Amino acid sequence: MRLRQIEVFHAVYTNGSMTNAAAKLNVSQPSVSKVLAHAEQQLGYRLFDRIKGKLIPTPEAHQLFKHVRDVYEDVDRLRHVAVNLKASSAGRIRVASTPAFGLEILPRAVTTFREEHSDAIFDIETLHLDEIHHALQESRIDLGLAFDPSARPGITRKKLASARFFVLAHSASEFGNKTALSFDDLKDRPFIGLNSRSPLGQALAEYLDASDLAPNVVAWTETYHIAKALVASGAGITITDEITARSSIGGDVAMWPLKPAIHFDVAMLQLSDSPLSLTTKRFKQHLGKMVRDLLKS
Amino acid sequence: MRLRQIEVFHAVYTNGSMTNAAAKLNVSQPSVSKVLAHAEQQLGYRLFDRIKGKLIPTPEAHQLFKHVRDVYEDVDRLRHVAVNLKASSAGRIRVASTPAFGLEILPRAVTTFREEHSDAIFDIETLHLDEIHHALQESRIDLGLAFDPSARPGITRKKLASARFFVLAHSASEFGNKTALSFDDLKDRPFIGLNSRSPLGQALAEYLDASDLAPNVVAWTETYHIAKALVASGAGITITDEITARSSIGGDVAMWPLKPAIHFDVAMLQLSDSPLSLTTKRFKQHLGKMVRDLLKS
DNA sequence: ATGGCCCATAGCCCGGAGTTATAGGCTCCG
DNA sequence: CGGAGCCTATAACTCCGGGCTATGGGCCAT
Repeated sequence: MRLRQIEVFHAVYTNGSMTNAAAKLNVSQPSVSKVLAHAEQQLGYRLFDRIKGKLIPTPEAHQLFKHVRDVYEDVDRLRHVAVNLKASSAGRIRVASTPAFGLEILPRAVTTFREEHSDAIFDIETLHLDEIHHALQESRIDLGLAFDPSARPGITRKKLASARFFVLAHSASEFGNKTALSFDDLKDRPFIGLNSRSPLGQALAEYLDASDLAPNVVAWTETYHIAKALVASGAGITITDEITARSSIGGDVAMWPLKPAIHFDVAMLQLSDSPLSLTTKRFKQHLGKMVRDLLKS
Repeated sequence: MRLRQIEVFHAVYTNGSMTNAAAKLNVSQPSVSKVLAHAEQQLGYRLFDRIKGKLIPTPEAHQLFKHVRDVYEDVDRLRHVAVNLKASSAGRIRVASTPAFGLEILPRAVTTFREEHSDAIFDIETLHLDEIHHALQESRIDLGLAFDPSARPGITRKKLASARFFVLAHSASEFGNKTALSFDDLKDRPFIGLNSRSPLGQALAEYLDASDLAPNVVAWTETYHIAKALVASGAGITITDEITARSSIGGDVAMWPLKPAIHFDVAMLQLSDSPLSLTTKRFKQHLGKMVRDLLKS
């Protein structure tokens, strides 16, 4: 079976007809007909019964399809990797981070880095954690920056710093002159929740569940900066990470460290066994230093 | 990337040179050279640096290879499946069993079945358990028969009967007039061990380990009939499954049930979601009945 | 220097897969 | 019943990837 035959079989099987498959593949219908017929002839058995003008997959086709699906997925990934590797060798630095970092730290790091290395070219995106992992595995990016609690196979994770949660509120006087806040202080106040798709939201949710605390959630969001903006506009209070809390974006808010301190890691991510270019390595160090400095102060 | 390009890249990468790769692929060296050059040209970057006449994979090649290996394995399996499906539709009944069943029960089942269905054509082999699973997944066989303790994904397992271990010895008088034997009775006797690659050998080894019993093993084997033959020729005693014990093959031996009874399953295996032909279904029932009858008596 | 490897190029051929044009089967419906 | 609107198959043609042989040119090592 040639790869093209596998592709065509896959398209016909999933689309139910040669005409539709041909449309999906952007080729003519007779081409699909011929490739499929040729595949059947080489295999020595029919893949579809032509009954009353309709295509009914044979038992063999069903069996074959399971394996074809696997091949197809792999080939799909391979093709992505193949084109992404091209950009990588073009001397670009491709980096992604979650929105928390992407709106301030990362742009600042890129700017200051380019003052020293004016020839560096960047590709920057903000992605959610899962997507960062995915992009790394497809070699679509070289570096990732995120709150990442858990390593994954094939991805090397370098812990940059340990951060903790902060409480954000609209006005500095809301909690008197306390220097730190506990969950008890927050009870019954309108609360902006972090939904649990993000690792931080999940960490917080786990803690709240374990402690039997149920905050009075008035809005959910996945993006920390949105939570912060809601706080700034007076919608309520929230708990968020240190990076977002200290950011100058999203408006002015007051912040207190949360007690007890729940710690989480800020980590730089890259593909294991994948050599970084010299410039990318330098940027990695530069970015790492900036994040550490920010969290140290 | 065309499939051929993937194959060629894989061959060159693993064999280290185009000449060797060409030999492995049974094509000429210029053909490999051209396909590879063409692939590089389409990708837009080199896969190998030609340094002093040698091929050095580029970093891109290393990255790509990880994914190519996956594709290659899947395609390899797919091709096996594709040819095996052809034989399946030819109206054959393809069945494999472990040697314990293959030397007696299975042949007898085939013979008696063919007395009723003289048009049935069989493919029979004896394989070890792992190979039976593998053959099922490649659709190389339709049915498997084995001592199989654990289900696997994609394979449906139907328990036919529960069997237990028997002690075999050369002469009926060796253990006086006992009707069952315990491990204590066997201590210090020359023992033919089942190595732990087979599920039965493993079950036995686990039990012995847990009980801190160390039999005096004089020979190891994976095939139960060989153990039996060794017993018949006076080499020692052994513990084996009920099926082998009762078989008429391997010479005359005396047998006692083992106390405490350790049970294990006799199971029929087939691919999940794979319809059996009518005749194969009938044979499956026929074989199942024979196994159950044998173990009932 | 010379033979032994290895790779690249040139020139040739074949077959798989693309195209358009066209024919023919099944179903639904006015 | 005949035609509209689906679908697939066949024909005739083109294109190009990948196979072949022959050959040349590096880079060792003897």
